[in-house]
Amino acid sequence: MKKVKKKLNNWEKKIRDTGHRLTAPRRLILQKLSQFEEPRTAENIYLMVQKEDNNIGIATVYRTLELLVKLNLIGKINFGTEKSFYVFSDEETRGVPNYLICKKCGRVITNNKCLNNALKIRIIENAEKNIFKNCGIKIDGYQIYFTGLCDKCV
Amino acid sequence: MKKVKKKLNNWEKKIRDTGHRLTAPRRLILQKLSQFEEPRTAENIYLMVQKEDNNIGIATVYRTLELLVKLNLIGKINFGTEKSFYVFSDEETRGVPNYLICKKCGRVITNNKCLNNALKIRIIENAEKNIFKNCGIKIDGYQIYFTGLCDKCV
DNA sequence: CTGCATGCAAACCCTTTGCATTGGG
DNA sequence: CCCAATGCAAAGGGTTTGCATGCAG
Repeated sequence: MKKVKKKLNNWEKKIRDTGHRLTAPRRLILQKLSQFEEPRTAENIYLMVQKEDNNIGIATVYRTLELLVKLNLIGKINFGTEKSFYVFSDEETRGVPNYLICKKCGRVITNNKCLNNALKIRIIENAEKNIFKNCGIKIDGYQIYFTGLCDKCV
Repeated sequence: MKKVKKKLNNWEKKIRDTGHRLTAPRRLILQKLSQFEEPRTAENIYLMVQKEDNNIGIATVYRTLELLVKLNLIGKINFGTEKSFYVFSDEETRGVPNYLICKKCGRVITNNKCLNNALKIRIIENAEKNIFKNCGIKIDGYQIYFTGLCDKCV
């Protein structure tokens, strides 16, 4: 995919431009993250990069993910009491991803067609307007997720 | 407040009706929870009940909160990587609470006027329709929260 | 060369669990 | 009376941190 490669180049540029070093573990983690649209846990990523270079420690994975979140290159999400999930940051879905968490099996399903775009825009506009009016607060994004039963657990 | 007292009675009834015992720690935790509209952490609750009866252990707090969530008497929410929050279950806000999490200080602000009711209804309807159409999944609720800077951190 | 990034292991923090004891119905 | 609920302390699981070493720029 040309698109993914271009994004990887942008990522690498951003890392350098913000004064961080482009190391082998960081490259590998970026590459793995770019392969998935669904959110992944730190452990998912760790196991994947381990296969390619079994010298990489889980601490590096956490530190890299934290850095990428800070640079807004990936998103971090929490559902329920479980571990955190990290997701490829794509312009289309960034800031307004739609997830469904199955209450029974804990599976996280990404489905960006759950809400139509007009509604997504109205949500943020409505919230912005009202938050400003009511409490003088500056919002910069939101998360929405649905709970229920997935097709395997219904 | 008469309303709160009535709610407490309903809670106590529900606990008994579902075959659970109405113990002193449970009464105390229920009472404390009823005093706040904003979400509280397990530790918040623990410190409050400790003041009244320093014999109560934190394990009991967690076990009681878990029970109350299971009985749908309170809601459990997770923002970012932080600890879980528990909130008084009020008909008006239940299922569609609006929160803002300050990215700088981590404060959680409850503001149920962020989204107007018509929009809240459209969100769930839109999601239900599309989720059914696209993946045959049964949803029963959703969580939405906004991120940004609170008035003290702007 | 310089000091940021890494790997390892230990520490941390929130939450859960095992077990003997207590007290609600 | 009996068994659910408690308190205590220890274990658990994900994440973070301290420190000596390694490597990008």
